[in-house]
Amino acid sequence: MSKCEQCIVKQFNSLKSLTKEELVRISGCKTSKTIKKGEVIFEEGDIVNGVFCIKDGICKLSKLSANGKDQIVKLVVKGDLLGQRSLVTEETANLSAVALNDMEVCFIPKSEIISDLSKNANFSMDVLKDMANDLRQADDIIVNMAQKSVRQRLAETLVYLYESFGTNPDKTLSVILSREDYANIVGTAVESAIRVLSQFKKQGLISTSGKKIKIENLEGLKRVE
Amino acid sequence: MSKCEQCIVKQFNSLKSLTKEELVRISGCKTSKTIKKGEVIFEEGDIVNGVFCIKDGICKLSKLSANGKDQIVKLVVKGDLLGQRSLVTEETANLSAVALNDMEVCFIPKSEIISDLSKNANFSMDVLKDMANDLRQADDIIVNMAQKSVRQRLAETLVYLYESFGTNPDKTLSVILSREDYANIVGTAVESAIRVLSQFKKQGLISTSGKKIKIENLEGLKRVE
DNA sequence: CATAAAATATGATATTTATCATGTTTTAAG
DNA sequence: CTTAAAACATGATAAATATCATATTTTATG
Repeated sequence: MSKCEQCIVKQFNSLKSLTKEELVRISGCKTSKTIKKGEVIFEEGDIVNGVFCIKDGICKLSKLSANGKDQIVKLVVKGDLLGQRSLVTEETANLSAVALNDMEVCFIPKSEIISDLSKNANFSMDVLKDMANDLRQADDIIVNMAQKSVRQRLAETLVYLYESFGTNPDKTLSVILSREDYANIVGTAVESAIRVLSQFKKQGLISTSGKKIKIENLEGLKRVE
Repeated sequence: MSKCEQCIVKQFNSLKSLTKEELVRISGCKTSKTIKKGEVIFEEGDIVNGVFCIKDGICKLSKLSANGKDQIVKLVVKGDLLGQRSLVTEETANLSAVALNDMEVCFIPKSEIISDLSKNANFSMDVLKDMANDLRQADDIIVNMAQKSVRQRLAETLVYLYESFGTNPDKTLSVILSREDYANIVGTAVESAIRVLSQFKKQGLISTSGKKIKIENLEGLKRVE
């Protein structure tokens, strides 16, 4: 099993502030897991009891609403820590996490890492910063949901995926989502999401082939009203 | 000037975890302020550089969207700490804070309290918990915005105001908001908010007299579809 | 590779919400 | 108390989005 001390992934999240000794101890109690596309990592109401360090892959954090639709709140990717809230609260998970492609993750039990949160001020400050950042992002999404059209939100989602997660060699978005996922990010009906994507195609803003989407006119997308 | 050590308001927020000595020091550098209804506490883009402890009153945290509408993201009330994010990030404020009625607040400079965040683990854990809680709430609002109708969101807002902030002796909601504020919480046009409130009146769910709103049928409001 | 199931696509229509217009009521200032 | 401004209210209409129906394409699986 690989060691946390040597893992480069940790550079991208709060674990980077743990000391050598702390990392060695955590390395000894972590479990590595492979998670297949579509698999549930945890669900709303689950007791999570630890954090997942994402070594590879992407998952969605979503919440089921009363009308049966899943609202995607955040995408969590390689390098991120998943389930930081569980370290801090005694509550059950508020969101579900589902793999969008095959993933490699390490699970660190809460019992092992919780003490570092109070002993290592750098680490707790990092977690605080991360949470503050998530909070700002969430506030921004609230504003977008409330004030922007489906067209705008979908255009912004495509821009976000392009700028945050990049493209494959063939220039298509490296994050591959179903039309339903797009609808669940934007907060609209699947048919509406499909319709808007079709419009974008007709306008030459994107091109598609199956689930693959290529951004053809980034500036145009940014200007969508 | 009153002293933090003896202030009961701090019991309701993270400041309760500061030691006697820390409180005495902070008491010496805080500034008490009276803020009039409608006054701006800070604006998007401002450098906040400290936290406000709300001794009395209510304010709204909102963000201006591109179309010129203000989206209210959160209400901050007596007992809460305002501006916790500023302690953690170097960024400027992401939201504006505006008093909804006359307020009494104490301002604690970041420079004085930041060191406590790394020295006092109880305090930083409290701030973390608070932030985790804000994050959960924000995620829930995203889901509501995306999946619920204006009617439902407005009904839920009324229930929230009733259950979180209570009523005056005459049974009207103690938080008094303009129709525009309601629209800006729900994320709809002012006319739409007014129309829905009128419907609720006709259905006997609420009654109004000017800005005062009385919940007449709480269960009915909770069942609004 | 055949076939069923799932995902994508598009039209027709209904519903929700926004916008514009205009009148009424409430509030604040002198 | 008067008066102007702001807030509230409501109708008419337009625009955005959801829903339902149905066809086509893609994907998964034996």
